[in-house]
Amino acid sequence: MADHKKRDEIIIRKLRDNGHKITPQRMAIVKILAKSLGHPRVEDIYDQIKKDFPTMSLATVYRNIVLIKSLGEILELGFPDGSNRYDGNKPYPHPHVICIKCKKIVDSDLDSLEGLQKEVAAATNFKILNHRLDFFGICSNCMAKKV
Amino acid sequence: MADHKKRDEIIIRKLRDNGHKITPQRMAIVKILAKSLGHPRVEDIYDQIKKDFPTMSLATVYRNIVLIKSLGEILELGFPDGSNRYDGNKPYPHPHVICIKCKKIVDSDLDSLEGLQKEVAAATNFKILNHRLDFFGICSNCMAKKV
DNA sequence: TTTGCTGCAAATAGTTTGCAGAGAC
DNA sequence: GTCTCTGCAAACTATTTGCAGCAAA
Repeated sequence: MADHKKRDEIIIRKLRDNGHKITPQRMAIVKILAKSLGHPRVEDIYDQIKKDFPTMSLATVYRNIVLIKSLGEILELGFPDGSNRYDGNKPYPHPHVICIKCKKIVDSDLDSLEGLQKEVAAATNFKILNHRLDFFGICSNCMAKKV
Repeated sequence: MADHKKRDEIIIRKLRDNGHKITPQRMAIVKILAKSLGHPRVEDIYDQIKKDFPTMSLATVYRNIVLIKSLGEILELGFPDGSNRYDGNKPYPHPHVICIKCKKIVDSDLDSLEGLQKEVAAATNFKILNHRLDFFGICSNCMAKKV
């Protein structure tokens, strides 16, 4: 499917609908997030855009991420070491598989947590709204290298 | 079971075995982490110990957490907003249920992720070592308040 | 023309580090 | 007595904010 080819349009529309202006910088950020299969860091986004906009500011990246996040169009993955990675391609909760060597982050297709979620809700009396599931391991690439 | 009553002893022993000295400050930190059912923040630990050790330093809390974490005896739960919570009672991965209102964190008993883990490993060719699963929602207490 | 957006630089907050003295063993 | 640990303060890093000029609509 070509879903992620339209992700940028969806996000842009949502921005417009909420009264936000579409600047070239903002557009560039959205485009990178929309096809963010690699789950980029803020710095990655910044570096990539700086090629086209040498005056680009990190603050602008941060501000736009906050904005788009508030519209629910990106998923933020924060880690204990303080690093953040972003997924604007699938902004809803889904499992990630993370290589602890090369830091690659891959999406996992199993979206069958609903059963678990109900179980947890029943056991704890919580109204569950959301979840996050990460698997940590070593990717086949890094296994082969075996430094 | 009274497992968590012995958690502090287990951690202390592990520290000793690895050649670390047991100072009163370190002991106090371990004791709090060992029965950390509330999943305290660094500040919580600091504040609590400061009552008995007025000269206690935040840096000491941080240094000891790093140390004990390196021995695998506490689980660190980092969140996108940069906050960290610690679980020294069950230092192995297990699901948490988190109230987004009062920030309470409750352990969940379902430890049946093994199946999922195998599934993910097969699909991605990763060697899965670890995982993290959080459910976010509203606890019954906060539901009742309904501000 | 009117807002909101950007870039810069300074501010902020959480965590880490250097160092000298204190204390566990 | 040795060597690690602690407390303090300074350093550090990632992120946020104030402000003046710029630009989208």
